[in-house]
Parts: sequence; structure tokens; C-alpha cells
Amino acid sequence: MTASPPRLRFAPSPTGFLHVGGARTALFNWLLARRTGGTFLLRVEDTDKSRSTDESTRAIFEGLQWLGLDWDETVVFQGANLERHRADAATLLTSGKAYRCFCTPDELTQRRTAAEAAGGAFSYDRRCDRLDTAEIDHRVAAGTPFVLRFRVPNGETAWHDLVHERISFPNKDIDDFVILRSDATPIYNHAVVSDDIAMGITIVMRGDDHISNTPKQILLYEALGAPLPQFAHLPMIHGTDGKKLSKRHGATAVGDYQHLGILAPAMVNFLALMGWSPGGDFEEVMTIDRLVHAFKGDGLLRKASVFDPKKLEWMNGQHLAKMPIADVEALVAPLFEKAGLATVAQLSARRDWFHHLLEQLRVRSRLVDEIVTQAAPYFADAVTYDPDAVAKQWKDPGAVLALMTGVRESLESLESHASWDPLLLEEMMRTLAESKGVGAGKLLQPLRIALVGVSASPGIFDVMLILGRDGTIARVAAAERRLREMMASA
RNA sequence: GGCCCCAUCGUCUAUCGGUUAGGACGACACCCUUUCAAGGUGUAGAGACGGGUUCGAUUCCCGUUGGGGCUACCA
Repeated sequence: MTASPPRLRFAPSPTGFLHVGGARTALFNWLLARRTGGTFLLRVEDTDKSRSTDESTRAIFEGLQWLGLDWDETVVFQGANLERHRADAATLLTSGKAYRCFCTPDELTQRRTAAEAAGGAFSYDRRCDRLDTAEIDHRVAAGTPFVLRFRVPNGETAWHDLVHERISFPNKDIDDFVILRSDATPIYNHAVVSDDIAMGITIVMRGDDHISNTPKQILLYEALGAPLPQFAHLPMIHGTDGKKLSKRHGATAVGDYQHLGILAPAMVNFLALMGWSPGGDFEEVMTIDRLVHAFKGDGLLRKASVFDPKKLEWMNGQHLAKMPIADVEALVAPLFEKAGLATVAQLSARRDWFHHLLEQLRVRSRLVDEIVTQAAPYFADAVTYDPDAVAKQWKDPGAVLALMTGVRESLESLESHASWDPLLLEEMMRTLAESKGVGAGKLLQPLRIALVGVSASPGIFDVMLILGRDGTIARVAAAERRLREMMASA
């Protein structure tokens, strides 16, 4: 670690949504910055005008904001630094670290395909570096287009990676790469280094697909006389088939998961455990604060990990069950309104009731939306009877009718709403079942269908509490009518 | 093809040379029980292969195999 607080950055290119891999990279940078009291910066790498869109930039910002990954200072747009990129390239040219190359793209591809056809690997042969000064001046004066290439020195380039220990490349394997295009715009590696130097970045933490860029960037730092940052190359995240995560694997954008009903803290928790481990035995379900505390920059893994949506869902269920109920309300009330169940205002008007309902449903849900789905029966005017449930639990309409009538009469005998108590109701129903000569289950299961229409629900006495005395009695009565219809049509 | 990175249950991982190789997700079974969840308990399930080094390798070294990344006037 550096002595002074580190400066880290996340540098996405705005060519699409915020990918889970990118989100994980951003998260690790953010965690380390927050843990160490460092700075977390955001830089949008929009130098490729043809692929960058404002829409993508917005989507990335939204994704980061949703996850709660706030950045310090103002966002840097790489495209705005064009003049510095050119100036740095010019410095390299005048100091002899770079040279003009007049080879055209067509010539280059031709030579490349020729080399490949011959079974060899193409590498730039430095022919333009051998041009004499007069020739160069002549071509420049004639307006011949040229790019700037970096002259890779002999030797070896190595660094101590924070996750991989030592990594080294023989310089002979590094081409004299282009740093400035013929239209005088910078190539990635050059822009990155120029910006990272200008932004004072001290730790470059990114995906390990950048490992092979690193020696080029180190060479650039050295040529520019700038101090080297530390590098940390995080493993990739793969799909279930072991291949790099792509659209083929379904949802890959963090926004997709948001819309699927995943909670941001669960997503963060899950992502944090991909490619990092606090070590030893530890509780996997962690709050963001806890993650910040535990994330010390060590425990970074080297192996690519497979994104497991099942575990994400489990993680989400854990967070859903543990978060403050008021937070669940805030999150879910708008969804209830959208689903046409009730307005946010209506829900907050009977907050205690709503909270009780949410307590009952959240433990049975893994995704936020499942709460809404499960809540539908408690808002409908009439119960929708699920055919399968009816077929199973109301097999004998006559017998069920007798039971339901008994239930209704018992409930009606409870005059006071104050006596509408789960324990009391349970005692009453069990007594009733006994007097009817059936087991409790034989009474309660058909009753569940009467009350909510489906065979899965919270405990039946909690359901009765949620429905209230009148609501419960009305539904039992409705069930009795339905059962008579079934008998009549049978 | 060249260069680089990686390699423990199906998946995420623990292990700082000596362990019955531990935990989590998922799967299965059981318990709880009015259903569904949640929760509890348990079962199955891993060191890719071959050489070294060592009294002793999952652990250190080399090779093989496999997977991945890069190899642009993309980022």
C-alpha cells in the first residue's frame, strides 16, 4: 500500500449498460477507496466516438448509483483531454521515445494476413523508424498521413501485481504500438496513461483482460517520466458454461437484476464475493458497511469465477428477510401501486397492517417482485380459486361445505374484533375440527383455499389476521356459495 | 500460431507442507408443521494429469492437459 491515501478509478467505456463484470471492478475499487480513506474516481473512456453513446453513459451512472457506489470529485470524460493526450504524444516524439509511421492501415493488414498465411506471427518491423530525417521531413511536408508509434526498448517489463505477484513480459514480444492515430486522436493505452497520470491514480485495479496492456502502459509511464501506480488485475466473471459472460447467459447488466427484483445490497454482497474472500470461515451475508470493513485489499483471488444466479437469489432472500421492514415498504409500495393492488397512500394509511403483511410475505420471497405476486389475494375483492388447489383440497364439495359452514358460524360467534387473535382462532379451529371428527389439516387446507384461493400462503391464522374478521367471514361465505355451485353442477 | 494469466466438491470458496481437505449455494433426506417458505439436522460431492523437492505435498518447482485473455490507426 502507498503511504498516502490511494487514488483509484473506475474507467468504463460507454458502449453499453453496466455489465456485472464492470460493476464488480467498480465495487472493488470503491471498497478499497472507502476502506483506506482513499479517493474513488470515475472516468468515462469515450475516445471511440463511433461506439460511445450518451445513453450508455447514463446507464452506467445509474447502475453505479443503484449499487450505491458513489464517486469522488467530478467525472472525467476522456474525450475532453484530447489536447493533453496530443501534448504527451508530442513529448514522446520530441524526446525520441516515439516515431512517425507512414504505413497505411491497408498495408498493415496486408502484411498481417501475409504473415499469418505464412504461419508466422505479425509484428511491426519498424521500417518507418529507419527512415532518414530528410525523407521524414519530406513526407510530413507533403502532408502524408502518419501515426505515432511508441518505440519499445529492449529488455523486459515486469511489475508486482497486487493479485498476481510478479508478472513479466519480454519486450521483444511487445510491438511498437500506435499511440496517436493519423487523425491525431489517442489510442487507448496512451489515453489511459496520460489520464491516470493527470488524475494522480496510485492504484490501477481492473479486469485481468488488461494484463497484456500493462507492460505497454508501464513503458509509457517510464517514457513520460511519471511514477508508476500499483496494478491489481482481477479475474474475469464467467457464465455458467465457463465462457466469458455475455448476452447469451441471460441477464448481464446490473439493471437487469434490479428489474428482476434483486436488492442493491444483495447484488453488492454477491459481487464482492466473486474474486475476493475475507479468508477463513466467515458469514457470507454481509452489509455494505461490513464489506467495507473487511475489504483490506488482500484476499483477492486469481481464478475466474462463474456467476451463479441461484446463489444470488438466495443471497437476495437473505437480505430481504433481514432489512428493516420500513425499507421493504419503501421499496415495494410503489410496486404494489404499479400492480394495481393499492396506492402508496392507501398502504401508508394502514402501515401497521401493511408491515404485518410484508413480514409474512418477505420470508417467503427471494425476489422483491414475489412479494407483490404473493400479496395479490389480500387485495382482491373476490378470491380467484386456483383449479389445481381446488381439485386437491375441495375434492368433496359437500364435506368441505359442511366444514366451511361450521367455520363461518364459529367465526361469526366472535362478536368483537378485539377477540380476533391468532391464538384464539387456532384454538377455536382445532376444537371445531375435533368436533367434526377430522384432523386439523383436513379443515385448515380447504379453508386456505377459501381464504386465498391457492395452496401456499402464510400461516392460516396470520392470513385471517391480515384479512380481518369481516373479510375472513365474507370469503368463507363466498367459498360456501362456490361449493354449492360445484355440487349443483356435479 | 505467438505472448500472458489461471487450475480444490456442479458453483462460490477455506487451507499460510502434516487436516477425517472445512464452510456456503444448489441437490437429496429427515425434523419442525395447517400449506409454502424460513429455520434446524444429516447425506452425496473436490485437490486435472505426470514428474520432481521433502520424513511428508492440495500447498513449493518443472512439464502436460484443459480453460481464459490479449495479439487493431477498439476500449
